[in-house]
Amino acid sequence: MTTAINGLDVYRRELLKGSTETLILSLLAEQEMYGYQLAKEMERRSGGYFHLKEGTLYPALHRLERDGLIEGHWELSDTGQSRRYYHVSPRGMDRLDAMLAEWSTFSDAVNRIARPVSVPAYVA
Amino acid sequence: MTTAINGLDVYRRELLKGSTETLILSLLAEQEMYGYQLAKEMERRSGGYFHLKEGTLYPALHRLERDGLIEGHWELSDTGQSRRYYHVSPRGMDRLDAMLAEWSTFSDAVNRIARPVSVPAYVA
DNA sequence: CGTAGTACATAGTAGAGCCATGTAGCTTCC
DNA sequence: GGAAGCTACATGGCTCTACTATGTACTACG
Repeated sequence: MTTAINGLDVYRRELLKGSTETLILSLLAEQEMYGYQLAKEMERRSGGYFHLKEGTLYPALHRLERDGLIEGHWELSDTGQSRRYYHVSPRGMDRLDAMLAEWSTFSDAVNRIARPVSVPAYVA
Repeated sequence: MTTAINGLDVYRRELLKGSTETLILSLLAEQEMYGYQLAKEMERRSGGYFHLKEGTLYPALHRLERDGLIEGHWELSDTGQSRRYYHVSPRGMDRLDAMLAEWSTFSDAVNRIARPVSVPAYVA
């Protein structure tokens, strides 16, 4: 009921699948952050395009930590709220590099198909 | 057990989610095709990167037809094999345009986060 | 003291792509 | 001429991810 076109929002959600962890790793690679902060930063940096929900964000962080790609530790803010700060592990950095390379390849492959190619088979 | 890195193949699979229908629509928008041909063409055009499995391709075609984005009709090849040719409907063309725009926006948003931004908030 | 914002967590659902398998016709090769 | 392999389409069951909805708990504002 949100969109008149219907299906486009589904499309967008599906697009996000698989990219979420790369985006999270990318931001955490720049600086240590806690979940809520990361969500806000993601939204700000994407101009409001990405709006991670809790049901997406926290499970994703748990997965990444479980897999040893990020490491978290609790800190108590001056207001008394507990925050879990995450930073990217060395292994996570390697994975991030691989994921960025994969994203690049994927993106190129899509553009090679999804747009009318005006140049021959191989691109400069 | 296929990759030493493990997880990257998952990443790739998830990346594909949401893009498959755009890719299919794009190819069909250029010329009428049947399923098997489309799979081969997709693989060829992407330099072997995209390799649609039957379990992905045919359900996707059924969905697209069910939603009225493509239309199919049976043809009998000279060898006697039945082939279902699909072409993009007007409604499908509209949707394709919207999807390509969405892909572009999404791609830009990812690049704004996933790479160290050397330029200010707004890009030229 | 109720509402809103911060901050984290999880159970349940829907959807996409995958694997495996099945059907059927045709070609190739021994 | 029979087995193997390619073409061509189809489907049931599985896994994974993102979302919705809900819950907890603390702080700040009026």
